[in-house]
Amino acid sequence: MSDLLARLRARSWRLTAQRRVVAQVLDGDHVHFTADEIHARAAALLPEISRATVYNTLGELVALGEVVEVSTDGRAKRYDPNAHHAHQHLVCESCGTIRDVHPLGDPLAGLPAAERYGFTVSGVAVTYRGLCPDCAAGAAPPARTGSTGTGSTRTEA
Amino acid sequence: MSDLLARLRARSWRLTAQRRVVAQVLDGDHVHFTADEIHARAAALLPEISRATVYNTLGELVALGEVVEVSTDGRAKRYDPNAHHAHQHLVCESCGTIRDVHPLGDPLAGLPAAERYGFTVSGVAVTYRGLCPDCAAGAAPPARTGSTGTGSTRTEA
DNA sequence: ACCCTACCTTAGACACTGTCTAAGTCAACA
DNA sequence: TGTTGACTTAGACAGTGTCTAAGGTAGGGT
Ligand SMILES: [Mn+2]
Ligand SMILES: [Mn+2]
Ligand SMILES: [Zn+2]
Ligand SMILES: [Zn+2]
Repeated sequence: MSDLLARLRARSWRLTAQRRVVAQVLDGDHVHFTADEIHARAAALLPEISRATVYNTLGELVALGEVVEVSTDGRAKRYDPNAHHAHQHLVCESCGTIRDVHPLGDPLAGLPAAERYGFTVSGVAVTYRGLCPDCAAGAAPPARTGSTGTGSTRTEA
Repeated sequence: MSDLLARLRARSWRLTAQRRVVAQVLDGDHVHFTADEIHARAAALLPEISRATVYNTLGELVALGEVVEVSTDGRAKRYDPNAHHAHQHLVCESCGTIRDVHPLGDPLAGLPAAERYGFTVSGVAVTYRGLCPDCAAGAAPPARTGSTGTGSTRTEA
């Protein structure tokens, strides 16, 4: 991920302070932030960044294949910088925690030709649902933050 | 599905005209309407039914297990009366058409214990994406109606 | 170093989806 | 038929995402 800016430069992206902080917030592979969470974190680094720019930048990163959109519920989409390693998601129904998981085999293989109805099938999203250990233990559901703890929590010097 | 009202009566539901028309709109197993589509169709039968009542009724049907919510994209949820036969969905990326599909085997089986991180996994949703035959043939993407054509299109006498 | 200008950013309005509330209505039962 | 608690309603409200018009700026050209 740290060479994201290099890849973007190679695609002749105009490098602005706003795009830099959005990329910085998305640094780390195991985060699944909403657009507003990204906006809040970006604004901590660059106070006047606007919501529209965050949405614009995220949309461009998705179009470039650097970030994938994840819709686990009917709520806000989450933006996943772990786009270069196909994976699926395991979601806690209680607190919303999201974990990256890697099912065995090709998830597309389970759909026989007779069940494709002439579609050209190009992808599949698998969302496992359940209770995380904390919630199963009766812990009060912590705020649904979207982080999964493995993201690079860069402590300012 | 036609005995839905009977099942609801058995659960001591108060049987109102509004609930009847919502159930009537959901009659047929292969529809995936949004709440607003259901509201529009219900209003054709009972003009003054309110949006709030449609949402209330759908929420109750979901809680009773008679209808399942389907979130295929970041847009409006779809309400699926085919709740008594587990299935997954195949979505056209261009026109939004949704088909019920039945993958081989248990979709939960693909997630090994080592990939469950202590979660109690209780369910899984699989959404296959691709292009339907019409869109692949270059047809102008028809309006994203949510119907899949197999629903009982009851022609009024 | 300075200009240009096409591209980027901004604030805020707007659209869509869903929830909530207070007041009125009515299905079911006695 | 009368009573009553459950149901329905209109509209306000909240969360999420898109769009526009006006202003700003990165980066190439000079
Ligand atoms: Mn992920
Ligand atoms: Mn279905
Ligand atoms: Zn949890
Ligand atoms: Zn299509």
